[in-house]
Amino acid sequence: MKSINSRISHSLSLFHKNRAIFASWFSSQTQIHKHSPRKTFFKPNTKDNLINQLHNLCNQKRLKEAIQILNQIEKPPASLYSTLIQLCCQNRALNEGKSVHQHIKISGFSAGLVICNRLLDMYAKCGSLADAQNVFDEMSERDLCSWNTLMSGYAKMGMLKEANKLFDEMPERDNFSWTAMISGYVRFDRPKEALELYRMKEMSMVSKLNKFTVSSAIAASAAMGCLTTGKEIHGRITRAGLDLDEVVWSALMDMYGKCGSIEEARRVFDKIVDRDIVSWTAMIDRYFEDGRWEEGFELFSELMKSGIRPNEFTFAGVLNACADHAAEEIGKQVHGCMTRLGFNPFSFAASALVHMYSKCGNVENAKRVFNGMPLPDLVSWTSLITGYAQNGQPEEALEYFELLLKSGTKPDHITFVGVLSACTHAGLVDKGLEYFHSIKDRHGLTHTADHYACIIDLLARSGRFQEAENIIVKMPMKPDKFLWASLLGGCRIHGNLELAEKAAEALFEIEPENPATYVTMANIYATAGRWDEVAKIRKKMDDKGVVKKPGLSWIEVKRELHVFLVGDTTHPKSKEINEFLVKLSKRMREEGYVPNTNFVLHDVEEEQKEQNLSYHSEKLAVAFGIIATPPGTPIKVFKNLRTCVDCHNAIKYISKIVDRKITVRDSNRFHCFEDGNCSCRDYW
DNA sequence: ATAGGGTTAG
Repeated sequence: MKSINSRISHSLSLFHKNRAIFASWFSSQTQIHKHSPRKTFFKPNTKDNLINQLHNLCNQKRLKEAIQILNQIEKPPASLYSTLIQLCCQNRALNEGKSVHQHIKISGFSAGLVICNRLLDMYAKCGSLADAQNVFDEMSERDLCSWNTLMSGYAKMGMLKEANKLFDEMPERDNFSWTAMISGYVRFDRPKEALELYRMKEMSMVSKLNKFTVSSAIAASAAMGCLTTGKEIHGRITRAGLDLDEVVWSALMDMYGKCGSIEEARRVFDKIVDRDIVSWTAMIDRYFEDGRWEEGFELFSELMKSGIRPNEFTFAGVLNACADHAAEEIGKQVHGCMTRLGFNPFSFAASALVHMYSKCGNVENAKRVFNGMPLPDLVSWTSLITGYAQNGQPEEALEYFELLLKSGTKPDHITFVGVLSACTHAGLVDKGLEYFHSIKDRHGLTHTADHYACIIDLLARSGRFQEAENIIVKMPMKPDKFLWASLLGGCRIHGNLELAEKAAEALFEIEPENPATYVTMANIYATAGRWDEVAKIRKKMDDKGVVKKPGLSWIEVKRELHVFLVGDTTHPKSKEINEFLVKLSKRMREEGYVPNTNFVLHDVEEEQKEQNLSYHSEKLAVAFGIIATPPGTPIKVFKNLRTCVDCHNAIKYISKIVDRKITVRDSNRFHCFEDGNCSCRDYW
């Protein structure tokens, strides 16, 4: 959730404006009329009839049923095979693709070059390169396209060595071959080799500048952060008269967005003659990446008004921005729009939906979308597992992880970050250790720095410092800031001053500008009564000009966003909120709540020196939520920093007194308060 | 028919 921390600030006020733009656009969308099913008379299942049915199913993308029909036809025409394979390819439906391939083999159909190339492409796109290789090996004749397809499939999976070998072995090379290889290098973070290859191509081929190749070369310069090379290529593009092409411009825009300025990128965008959906998507994503999400959303709604049809890439980008900012309402509207446009539940846009709902604290919807996916991909599994872990349902997270294993999908290193954090949130230390070891022993993956950070988090939180230190000493890479921060957090909980100093020292070295370390250290010293050290830390902060980030909480009520700062009195309902808090505070004390007035100790890393705890931003937002909504309505509050100990305690009482479900998403995780308890079990 | 834009965590 790094983005919330770094990005939220001023843009919140613009949210409302966007909301209005959205509302007008969404209401102007008309429902696509559903065709009523044509009345059909009973017809015998002749071959022609079956083929017709099959065509219809293909048009409706009903793949599974189509395969069933296919199995009833002995010798279908070649065009049907071709259509089916293409459909499997588009939907990344490997098993269905295999069925079609099997059918081809059994029916004795001798597949020509085109069908074989289609099969190759299907297997490559589905990531099953072993199958692709088999098809390739069995082909009696191969053309350049067969070579290219296989090669670009190896390259796309990051098997650059194998791709390069094919590239060397190829009888001849064309623009496709070069571009596939160059973009492979770019994709897998080897831009230097990409550029070298590009220069080689320029020397070895006397041909016109190709728009795809040149785009890959631009992407390589962007990845190297080398604006000079990029500008040089830009110049040559202009001279070659390629400067009206949307493909080239997309790449240029991307480059200027990444290593130039977003304004430069926008200038390029505005110059594109035929802006296609890729250009729009790239520009929108640049805004989001730059943290200028209000402009991103604005451009998105402009796109919607333009009549150009967004695709999965567009949706994925927008949904991700919604996820980052917990903009569930917008996310829902985008979801609705996807449904209206008939989006494909196989695609990665569906996984972006799962992610968005998870991040907005709506795991129910995340699960619903997930269940609607015929073949959930790894990203969806991981998003759902992580969603459960962060939402205080670690058991479900682990349950889904076991289901994932049963489904035959292979987890990756990110999945394990989710699994380990589920164990952390549930306090399942030994189970977590077991999973940690299984990463290497059972799944044959390498431990990443993140895995180490997770396991240190797990051990340190439960006070098992000796084991944590043993692991740190033995780990094969240098501990990173996340690991040290986890260790420091554990030290704070258990008051381990000695180890805390060690962790803080490492953190001051790695990121001296991060206020969190200073504040946590000050808290630890304060707990130990070392006020002299507290003062030293303060001075150190002043000297280095490190400033605490202001705490900020917000809540959506009736599709309007209300933002609160600490001690905020600018809200129109401020008077009511404060009166309500006073009343509430009396009830809370009656129930046994004791305010934690020692702010140095408990104000974890946020807000200014605020004496009066009842004015912390999350309390204001919660109080406003309660008075602004009917009794019983669940309250959902978002905060840009970690929630403070006192507020956490207070909200527990509040949830009981007002009998409401209160969810607080802080920068780390979700807290679901209900009937006096929090789902985090005081673990955060 | 193979080539530009996308997602998951700490």
